[in-house]
Amino acid sequence: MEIYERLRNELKRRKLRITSQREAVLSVFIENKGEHLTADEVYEKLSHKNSHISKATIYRSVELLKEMGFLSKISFGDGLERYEVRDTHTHQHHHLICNECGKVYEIEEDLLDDLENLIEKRTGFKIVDHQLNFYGICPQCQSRHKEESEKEEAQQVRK
Amino acid sequence: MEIYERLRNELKRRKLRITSQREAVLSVFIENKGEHLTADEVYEKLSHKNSHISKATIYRSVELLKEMGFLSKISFGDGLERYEVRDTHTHQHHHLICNECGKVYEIEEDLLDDLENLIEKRTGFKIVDHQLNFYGICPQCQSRHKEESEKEEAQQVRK
DNA sequence: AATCTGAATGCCAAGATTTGCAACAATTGA
DNA sequence: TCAATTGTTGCAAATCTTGGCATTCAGATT
Repeated sequence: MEIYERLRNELKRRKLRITSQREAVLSVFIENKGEHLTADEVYEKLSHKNSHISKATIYRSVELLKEMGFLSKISFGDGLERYEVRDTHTHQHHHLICNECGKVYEIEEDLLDDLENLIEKRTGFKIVDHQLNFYGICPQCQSRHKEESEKEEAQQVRK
Repeated sequence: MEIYERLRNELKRRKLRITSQREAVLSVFIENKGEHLTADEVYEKLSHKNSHISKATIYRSVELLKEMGFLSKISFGDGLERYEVRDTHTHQHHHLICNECGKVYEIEEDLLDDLENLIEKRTGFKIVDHQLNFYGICPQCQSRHKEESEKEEAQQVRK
């Protein structure tokens, strides 16, 4: 089923309203698959399309789209909240964030189903979503570090 | 080793400075183990101890303490960023958040070591931390839902 | 098609968090 | 111990996000 149709159905199911704003916000994510967009970036992209929606509405729409399962919220620790489309047909994926340079990598494996089931059984929760971030140092930054400490050692010797 | 001593050592190692503010911020978390504190809560608790530290410094300190491994940052999706002490001797734990009532449960198991190792091998990242949140509906809210839909059905019949 | 109801939007203000910069203070080395 | 160096703090301004409220508009009803 087409995604906008799914949106309309889901809104009806929840007795919420189908508005041009909500469709416009979703369209930005559809047209920028794979990107992790902030509210402000959504606002900018909509402005370029001559579609003026207030920031408050964007914040409310992305949050709603998240609750309805169309988007995932991701915080990379850079002080900005980001969202991305959540493709229900593929696995959930995780994020791998470099503490040094801030680059974000995607990990396709999910592998959390067993853990999720275990937790549902034990706690009685009905789990509908999860978010997993790994933080570390990427290969590039690791080798940069290595170079720097080699330089430093060289200086120590010169002294 | 005592935690404040570890803090001082770690600061020295990074050629950063040992300041009363940094120790004070850490102390709040030590004295409130198990709580998920916001920057503002830290500020309030310090004020009660007649220790005035500017909000900006608190934000900077918790972020630094996180980078040094003393705290973990956790976002429960309520619009506030929270931190908690990270006990290096116990396992990392995860959070289980109810989408309805917002209550937060802790899950003691970590069980992510295998996944972490797999990802390190495949990507070359050196992983130092992770954060895993599960979102769902807690048992209480589930039964509340059930009651409500039963009531609704009863009304339908009356009609 | 006209009317009605309440949800959604936009605007503005408030709250949360980050950033720039001058003043201050912890280290280092003399 | 003192001066020099440079990281840190506090303040205020900037930015990001949320919330209140009047107005507008989607969808139901007639």
